[in-house]
Amino acid sequence: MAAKPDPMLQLDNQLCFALYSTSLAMTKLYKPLLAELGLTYPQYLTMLVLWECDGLMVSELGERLYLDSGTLTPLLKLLEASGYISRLRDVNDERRVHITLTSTGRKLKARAAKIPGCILSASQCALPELLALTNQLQALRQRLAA
Amino acid sequence: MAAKPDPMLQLDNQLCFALYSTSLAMTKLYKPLLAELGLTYPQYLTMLVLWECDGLMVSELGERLYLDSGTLTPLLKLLEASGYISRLRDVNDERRVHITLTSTGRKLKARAAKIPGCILSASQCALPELLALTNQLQALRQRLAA
DNA sequence: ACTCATTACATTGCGCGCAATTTAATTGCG
DNA sequence: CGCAATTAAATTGCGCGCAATGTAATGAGT
Repeated sequence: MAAKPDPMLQLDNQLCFALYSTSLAMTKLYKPLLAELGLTYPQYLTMLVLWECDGLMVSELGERLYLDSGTLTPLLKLLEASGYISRLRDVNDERRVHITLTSTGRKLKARAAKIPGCILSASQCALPELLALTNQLQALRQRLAA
Repeated sequence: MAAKPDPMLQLDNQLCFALYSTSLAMTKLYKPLLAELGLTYPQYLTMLVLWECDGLMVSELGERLYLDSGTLTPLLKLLEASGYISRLRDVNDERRVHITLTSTGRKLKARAAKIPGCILSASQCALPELLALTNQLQALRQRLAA
């Protein structure tokens, strides 16, 4: 019986694997840089949101990051334990939890400012190409979520 | 003190987040399709490799998938428990473990054949655009790993 | 006001990813 | 041969992601 190559099922023809493996490679690039800040990669993404918009509820953070409370609750507790955020119940609605940067958390932004440059140079990638790829991926994400 | 937007640290300008969130969205698309086959997403990727090339060692699988034994060993044990693969020590070198498809595992390929088409239609994406994106991501992965 | 549904978050359980370490087999070298 | 160095998997520990469930607070309808 001859082997059937079936190109549709070949690993290197899968967009999903290209996404998956490239995303993991990217995470590995960030890891040593983020370790200096005492952050994991998902924690860093969370801090990016909070540096843009402080005081969001857990659910609003989840909408920005496409993550649910099952992921965020323990992650936010670790960020709280690291001293970067506070978790405060809403006074008017005790179900809600607002995530607020501590002063340490706000100061961390300055130390994180060098990271994008480090990644850019490590990726050995032209900036316009990189922006185009980012936009293509965002468009794809939009379609996948629909 | 005025807010400093700092576009380099904005979430939606990060290629890393576009990769991360799109990859997770892709995984969610596969999940119900793979559930019918009794596979998780990383298990499916592993089966893709084995359908291309049966009998690889754990380390060779790891090179193809960019994963290490810490990830693969438990994953392969689950695939074995599902009846799709066998894990056999090399006769000449007892350190090595060869991963071999069972007949059930080989038959699964036919059932998986419809998945790429399902994903393609769900992604609402033109095929050439999709192939181009796959190639761009593979090139980026290459540079990130260097 | 009382009940039921809804909402927001927390918890549990499982399967990754991966760093670090361990175990066992093989190789290399005197 | 003897023994250290190397190699291949396995193990351990931790932090996600996410489905499913739980819990407590709020809202809606009567």
